[in-house]
Amino acid sequence: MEEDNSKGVMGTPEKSKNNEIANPISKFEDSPVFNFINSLSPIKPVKSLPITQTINPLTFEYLQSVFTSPRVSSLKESRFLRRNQLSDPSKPEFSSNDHKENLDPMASNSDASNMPPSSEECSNLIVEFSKNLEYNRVNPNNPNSNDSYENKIDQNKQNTSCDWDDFISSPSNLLTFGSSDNTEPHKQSVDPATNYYTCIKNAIQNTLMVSGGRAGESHEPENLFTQPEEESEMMMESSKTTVDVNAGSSISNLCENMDYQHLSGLYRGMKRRSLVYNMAGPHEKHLADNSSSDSGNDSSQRVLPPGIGLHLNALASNPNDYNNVVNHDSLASRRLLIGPGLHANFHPPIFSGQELLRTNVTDYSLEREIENVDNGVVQVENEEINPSSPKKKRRRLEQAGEGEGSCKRCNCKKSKCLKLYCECFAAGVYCVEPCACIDCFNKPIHEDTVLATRKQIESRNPLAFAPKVIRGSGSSSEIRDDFSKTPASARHKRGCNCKKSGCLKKYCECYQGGVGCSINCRCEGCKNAFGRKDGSGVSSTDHEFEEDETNTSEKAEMNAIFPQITIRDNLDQTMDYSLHATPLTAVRQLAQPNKRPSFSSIPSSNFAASQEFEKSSFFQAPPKFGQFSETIEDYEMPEFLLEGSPNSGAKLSLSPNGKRVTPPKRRLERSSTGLRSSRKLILRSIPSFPSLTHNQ
DNA sequence: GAGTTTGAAACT
DNA sequence: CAGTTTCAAACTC
Repeated sequence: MEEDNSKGVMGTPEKSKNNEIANPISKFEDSPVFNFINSLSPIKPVKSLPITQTINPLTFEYLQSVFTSPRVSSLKESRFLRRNQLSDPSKPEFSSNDHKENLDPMASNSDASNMPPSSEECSNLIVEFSKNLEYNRVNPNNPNSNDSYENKIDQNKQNTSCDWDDFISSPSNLLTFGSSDNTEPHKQSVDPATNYYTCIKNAIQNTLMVSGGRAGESHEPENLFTQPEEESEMMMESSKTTVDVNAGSSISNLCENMDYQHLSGLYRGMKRRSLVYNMAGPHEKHLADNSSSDSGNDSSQRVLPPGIGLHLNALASNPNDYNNVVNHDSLASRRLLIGPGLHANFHPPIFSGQELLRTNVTDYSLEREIENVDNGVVQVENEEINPSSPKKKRRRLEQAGEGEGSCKRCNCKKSKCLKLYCECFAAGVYCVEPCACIDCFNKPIHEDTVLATRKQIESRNPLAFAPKVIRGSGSSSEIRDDFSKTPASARHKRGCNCKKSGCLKKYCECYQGGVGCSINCRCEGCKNAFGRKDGSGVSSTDHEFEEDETNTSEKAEMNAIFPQITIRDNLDQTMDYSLHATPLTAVRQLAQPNKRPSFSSIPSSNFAASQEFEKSSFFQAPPKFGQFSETIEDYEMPEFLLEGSPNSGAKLSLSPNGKRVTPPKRRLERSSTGLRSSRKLILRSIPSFPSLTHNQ
């Protein structure tokens, strides 16, 4: 099938183009020059970025310290070396249940370019970590826990540590590691590290749980990182460094990703996101690898937080955003790291994803993913509550597919999953096994085709992969003008064009996105429960919206449609407390930096992220989340975006008919503030630390 | 599960 | 840019 398809695809101009590009390269694959170039290429994007997010040596150092164990190095080496070999999804690398949850998704992917550490490796790591932790506990004050650990563990450590050092200290090496691989030069470079981190993280968590076990406790995270003071601190430091510096070093990102993955078992999502990453560029590609390989498993069973993949889409179009993305990613991961509590709700992934999305990309896809995630999450929980309900079952299935970025499923018959009709493609993720698509080209194997198609689509509409729903904080007067009446300040970027559904069904993208219709909508007979085009309906202010919300009947309807809403109610109280407590203004100032540029030029950006964040965070219940979401958004919205970017308003970016958006100009600067704010938010929002063991 | 409806995406 | 067609999700039965 694929071959045939590929041929067919190749026949198209796009594909031909891809081939042309690919073939020439292959000719020179073996060339030393080619290798050299390959090795360099990954770095370039970063340097070129406005905000240089070059790999932060400090971060590496931290990591190094933390992961000096011989195994690490060996693992690292082996991973790098075999990265190419990981393509075989059938490999039983993840046999253990514990890891399985977290890692399986990757394992199952057809591409499997980003295989996580094998179960054996993980086990080993766990053992090591456990030892290490024990050691640290015994010697909490041990200044050189790492060294001690090394000595304790084995003599090989020195060698390994050296390797690790080299690995860490030489970003170039890391990035170029896989350069030899013609097909996936970039991917390899990052994946190993990612895998490694994931493994480590899992190991740590497992160790903690096993040894002490307070997995379910609220303070678990802290303990986790504080107990093994050295390692924990180092990890934290690395995270901090990333955040503070705003440097989106690959390592930092990886770490965060790791956290994210570990906590949420989001690996699948990550894989699926690979598409986005790939699009974005070499770096993305690296990250993407992880995701790409797992398209097979992702699918699945778990509700993955979809978000991440989507974000990346933007990257593709805006390489410059990559850094931003990375940073966000870092934040996200960071958040996870700091506030594992989110895990309980699956939020962690969402946050990560959101952050990624926000970071840059334009993210329709992100948005969608978030939605999906939320939906998925919600559904899962709902299911738990009422597993028997057929409707819920259906929803669950649907949402699972939609929601998770990773779990999004399509049924494309004619589009080959290379058009925006395909939800997976639109979301920036590869199709996975659960998809019922025919002649699907949206797979890692057709990466070139996918990327080329994406480019084509983006050339037509730079924001094609941007989030459709924008959660405006309302900070921007401009935005407010348009959306002041909308609940939660959220709006569909382009607006809908509903004629018959009354904007009361999911046919309506506004409704589907849980946002009210706006002046941008050309809908007829709008009855959007989340806010009518004419301003009637949902309350005008966020606060009102949150407080008042829709009437009971609407609520019931919404709950039926968005099961997560119910949950949200509870969450609002538990999770939102912090936000509510915080004065919006203050929050906004802090948050502004990341707030999605929703409207802004940043193509990629942030709005999607914000939306995702909102939704995902809150399970996407549309209206309700509004406040929370908004708060978050505000919190993160970059000032420059709010202030004045010409394109800052969704409205601005839309063409008269609302269909075309001007390409965003990007300059994302990721202020440390933004990052910090995000982090703060997380900390606050995470009252307790749910057990890491459950994987959702 | 099949068929219909719907509106976005794509095309002209 | 508007109109039409294509497409796949959402929905209904």
